Amino acid sequence: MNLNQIELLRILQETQLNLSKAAEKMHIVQSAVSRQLQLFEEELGSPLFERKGKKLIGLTPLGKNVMAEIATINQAKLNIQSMASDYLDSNKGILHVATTHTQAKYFLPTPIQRFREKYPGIRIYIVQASPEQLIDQLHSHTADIAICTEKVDDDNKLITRHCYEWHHAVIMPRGHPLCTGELTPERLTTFPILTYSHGFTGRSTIEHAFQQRGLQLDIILAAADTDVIKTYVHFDMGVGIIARMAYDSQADADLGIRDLSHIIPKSITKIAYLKQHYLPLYSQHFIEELLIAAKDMKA
Amino acid sequence: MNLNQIELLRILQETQLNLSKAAEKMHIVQSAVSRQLQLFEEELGSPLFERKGKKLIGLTPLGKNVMAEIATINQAKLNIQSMASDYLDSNKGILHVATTHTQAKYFLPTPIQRFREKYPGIRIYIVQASPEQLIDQLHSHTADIAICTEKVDDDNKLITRHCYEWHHAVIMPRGHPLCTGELTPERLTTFPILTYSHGFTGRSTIEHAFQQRGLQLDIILAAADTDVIKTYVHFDMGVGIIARMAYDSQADADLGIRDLSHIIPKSITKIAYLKQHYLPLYSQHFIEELLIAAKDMKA
DNA sequence: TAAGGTTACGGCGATCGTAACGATC
DNA sequence: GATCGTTACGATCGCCGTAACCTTA
Repeated sequence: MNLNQIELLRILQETQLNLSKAAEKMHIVQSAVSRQLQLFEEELGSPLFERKGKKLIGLTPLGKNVMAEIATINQAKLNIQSMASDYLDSNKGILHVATTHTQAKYFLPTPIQRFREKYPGIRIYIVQASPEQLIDQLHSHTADIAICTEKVDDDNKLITRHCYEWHHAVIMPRGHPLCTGELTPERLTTFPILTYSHGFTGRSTIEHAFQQRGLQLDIILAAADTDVIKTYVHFDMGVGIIARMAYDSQADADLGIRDLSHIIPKSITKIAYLKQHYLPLYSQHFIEELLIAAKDMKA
Repeated sequence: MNLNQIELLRILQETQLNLSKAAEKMHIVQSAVSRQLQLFEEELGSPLFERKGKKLIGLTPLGKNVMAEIATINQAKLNIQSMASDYLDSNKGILHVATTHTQAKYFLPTPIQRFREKYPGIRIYIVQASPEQLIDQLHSHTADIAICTEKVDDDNKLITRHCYEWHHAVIMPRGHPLCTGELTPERLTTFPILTYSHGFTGRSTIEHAFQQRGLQLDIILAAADTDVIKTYVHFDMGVGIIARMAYDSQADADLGIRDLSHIIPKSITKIAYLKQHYLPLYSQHFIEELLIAAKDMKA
């Protein structure tokens, strides 16, 4: 058993058990990986893969168990390398942040700018995705840190940290009936609603708030980001329920906004990362920066 | 980085950072390990060890962090090997059980005998030690499974399973005043007491029971095992507080026994093993056997 | 017949062993 | 001077690459 074989198994999973592609990824010829796999299975004494002819078509029960350990080893290997890099120069590195549109546009700009000033040597990649995808990306090491509001509490392989709290608000064209008068849950149900897609930016909290009252919103458009919602509110297709911080009093001057904190409970945006994943110092500082920005927002 | 280097670091810890001894354990010459360590540190870019001259005298901060990952990798490697062995022949293997005197003598014989009948190919090693040592042995992989009553709940790297409950009892020579009359905590404090050492066989439970009542036992002898206690009870040095199941009505016919369940709360004997440690099938069956024996005892 | 996998063999490099050389107690 | 670690160099063994072959969609 050696680390190259471990790496091979890991890559085989990434390549849908295709030896040729795995060889390519490892920058060696296909025959080499074929042999290494044979040697490894021979050493263990049992096959790790189900085969159809010569093709690998799945994992044996043993293979599945082994793969879990492989993942552990790989993580530990990466951690060692990260730790060592930290000691060499904690001002160089790459930070992969996965987040949703709302966070990327309305929360991250400030802390990221401040972080970049302090750590000019760190390259930051921001990947925008849905909350489910964010979590997948953490697991597949495509992202180091995820920032979002939904889902992350369910996964016990993640560490989540409370970042900031916020409320939803309703936006409507200037002069819209909802601009004035009492703002009740019941009244909201009488308008066509434009809001976030399932799994985005507190959508579940919105649903829950109305369900509990036995009410149902007439959601005629569900979008992954606020800009789309605003666009259709402009067209007077209905009223938009969005995150309060996504309203820009200057850019959105032609839209009215009213707070919904008395109707929809607060949402909590969290920072998440893999429990087993060693975060380089600069990543830890990045998180600090996020928390500072969250505090500032509150004040 | 490769697994031999990982293994080397692991063994260096076992040998108090002695390269020569590490080389011996790895069955290679000393110069080889010296070079491998250099290569590894070179690859990481920073030293892992504090040196005094050429001798290794301790770990650098980086080294400490790395060692934790090394342990993870090593565990995963062992797990893979265990899993593979299971598929080859789950009737061959070695089982290291660490336990205290009381369990080894009064609880384990039956389940072990039954286990041996079912799995004649498994060699069982029983190591007797103090509860603290048991836990150390789990961590150092000297033992696979520990069976004891104390301490194991504090360590969150362990999985503990409830095995059986039991009570303490008091033993005294036939004709001793305590053989008759009411058995109260207060009365017990009037006799010299012989019982277990700190950390053994529910000693903490005994202490606690009397402390809570504002009483203090006059413990004139503390032993790690029941036999020593019995011996001195024979000499009429005092009364013995022992685990109920350690009294053998035949062998101990010249000793009286009275139950203390109304005075000292029940103790719980547990089975413990490392959370990260894959237990071979036969080990899992061994645990089953223990649980069956525990149930039988109850009935 | 193209794509995926295996087998055979030669070459190269990583790692070992021998051995001679510090350094520290 | 005994123990522990480093350095130099030749030898070996493991792993890769080439290339021919096998199998299945």
